[in-house]
Formats: sequence, C-alpha cells, structure tokens
Amino acid sequence: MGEGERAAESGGFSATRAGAKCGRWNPTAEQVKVLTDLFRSGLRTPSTDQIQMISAHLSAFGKIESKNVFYWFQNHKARERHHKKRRRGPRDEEDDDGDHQKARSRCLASCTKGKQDLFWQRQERETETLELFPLKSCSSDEEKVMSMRSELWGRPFLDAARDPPLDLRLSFI
Amino acid sequence: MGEGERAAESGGFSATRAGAKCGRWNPTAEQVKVLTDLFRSGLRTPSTDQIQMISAHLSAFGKIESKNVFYWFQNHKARERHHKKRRRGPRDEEDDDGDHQKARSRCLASCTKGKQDLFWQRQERETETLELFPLKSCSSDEEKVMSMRSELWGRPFLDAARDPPLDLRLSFI
DNA sequence: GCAAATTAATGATTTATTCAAG
DNA sequence: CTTGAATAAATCATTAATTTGC
Repeated sequence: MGEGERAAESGGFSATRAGAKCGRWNPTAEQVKVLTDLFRSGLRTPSTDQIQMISAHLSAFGKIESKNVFYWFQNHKARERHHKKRRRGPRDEEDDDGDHQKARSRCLASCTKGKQDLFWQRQERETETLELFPLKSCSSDEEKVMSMRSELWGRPFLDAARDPPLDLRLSFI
Repeated sequence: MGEGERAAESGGFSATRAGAKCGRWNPTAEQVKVLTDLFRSGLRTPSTDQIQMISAHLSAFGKIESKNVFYWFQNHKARERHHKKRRRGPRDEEDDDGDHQKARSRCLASCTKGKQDLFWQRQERETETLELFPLKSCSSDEEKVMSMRSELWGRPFLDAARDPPLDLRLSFI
C-alpha cells in the first residue's frame, strides 16, 4: 500500500479529521506502522497501561483514542487468521496457518482464600527481549477495574420497558 | 437442608461478605433480585449510563462495580438459552421458558458525519411503560469512550517482547 | 456435627461473528 | 472491498452448594 494514501504527512492535519466528530477512526500511516510493528513484535493483547501509552504516543500523529488501539489489536489478531483462508478469493486456497498459538497461560496464582497476593508465577523466562514499556502500575486493581468495556457502548436507548408488571423504578428513582 | 435456597431471606444479610477482598463479586439477594427484575422487564444490554446507574443504586445493598452489572447481563442473557438444553440434572426438567426474545433493534441513528447529535430514532412507541431511569447524560461520547474494556485487564505481564528485530520502544520511551 | 473433597453455578476473559462506514 | 466497531458465543476460573467420611 502506498504511504501517502491516507497519511496526512507533516504539515496537514488531515486524517482523522480534526473537525469531524462522529465517524470512525482513520489511522494514519505512521499509526498503522507503529501498531503493525508492535503486533509483529508479538504484542497481541496489550494491557490497559499499554493501550493508554500507545494511544498517547500515537496521538502525536493524529487523533486517536484508547479504544481504537484496543480494537485495532483485536481485529488485527482475529483477521490474521481469517485473512488467509477467507480471502474471498475463489482460487486462493493455500491457507498455511500453522500457528495455533492458543497460549493458554493459566499459571496464575492460586489466591486460594488467604489474601490477594496474586503472584503471577508465570514462566520466569527472559521475556524482556524487547521491553515495550516499563509497565508501571500493577498494584490495586480494584477500583481500577471499573470502567471496562461498557464504556464503549454509546447505547442510548434502553431495551427495558417491556413488561409492566414490574415497577422497580421505585427502587431507583 | 435445601429449604433456604441460596438467598439469605429476611433477617440475615449474607453475600458479599464485607471482609472478603479479592475474589469475584458475589451478588446479594437483593441485587440479584433487582437485576433479575430488570432482565425480566426486557433489559438485555444496558448502556453505559444505565450500568453506572444500576451499579450505583445497587451499591446500597453491598459492594458492586459497573463491570459486575455488565457481566451479569451478558451472562444472564447468554445463559438463558443454554440453560434449557444443557441441564445435567438427574430429573429436574421443568425449566420452561419459551421466550425467544431475539429482538434485534438495530435502528441506531445514522450519525452520518455532521455532528454527534446522535438521535436515536428508535421506534417512537410508548416505551415508557416502565421507565427505568431518566437517562441523563448522552452527550459527548468522545473522551468518555476511552476506558472501555481494556480497563478490565489486570494483565501485569505483557505478551510483547517476542521478536527482537524491532526497536520501536524508541518511539515510546 | 463438622471438615475435606466433589460438583454445580456463575462471575470474568477471550475469541469469533457480524455490522456498517469509508 | 477494506476495516473499524459492536455484539454474541465459547471458554476459563472461582465461589457456593452439596456430598461424603470421620
């Protein structure tokens, strides 16, 4: 793909329109580049801090949000496999996806019932071949974990209001 | 030894032991009650505001987070179907629910590109049969939508660091 | 009667499928 | 057609019920 296709290049703030509001994110060439590199480096599911950092840094190239990074990795990973077999090509039948990296690291701590020690005794290999980030905070994950995916929904309408027999609104309002 | 079901019934406030720390959320009987009622009322996928409000109100009965509400609806909805066929019980086969409320309302606004007016021109029926909440904020969903599901990850270890050929860390650190 | 072991529920994650904008 | 965005399905992991042995 061309480089200057959707890229705004320096000088112009095109891409991800600065004025437009509701549209979907349109990544810049640089952004895609970085993301792709990160992906090729092995990053599959970045943590919250990672995402925050990535989007923060990528914001230098244009407007971007955390969710964009999140979705990007989601889609890229999922499509990596689908792209090989479902290339909508009638004659493209060579799907050599021999990588079934299920990687189910369930070596998490027991956290039986004593406390929240939560020691991740994962393989203590030398995984620091390419330290992406220092990964600072990893302490209290109690209040931190409250936003979650629901934030993604911009769902305004509510499906409720179906059965009249109930009147729980009293409990709320 | 099976009379008290699982609910603490009146008199005793069990569930969500105030002492427990890390572990998964354990809903109170009241919380479950409300959630179930909401679900039975037709609520399937509450919006962010809804979730926030629900959890806020349910917090009166015990510790609860937004994600809990979110997950609860997710699971409850998904299990409603699976519960009917896969009931490994010895002889308890009386779970008849015949409601297949698929109801896929995809009439979201266009949000073409002008602004973020976001008008939900859903069926303008009398859906206020059971107003759950006034549904206050529904404005800027730009910055608001940045936490998302990634917040859920308490992932300490990073999957990155796999291929050394790259050194994008320079771009970040 | 209680406690360890087992089973069933269900809360929490991850993955796959689908929808629609560009 | 590409791809960001959203939802549903499948899966994993932990807690509560239940069972069993003492």
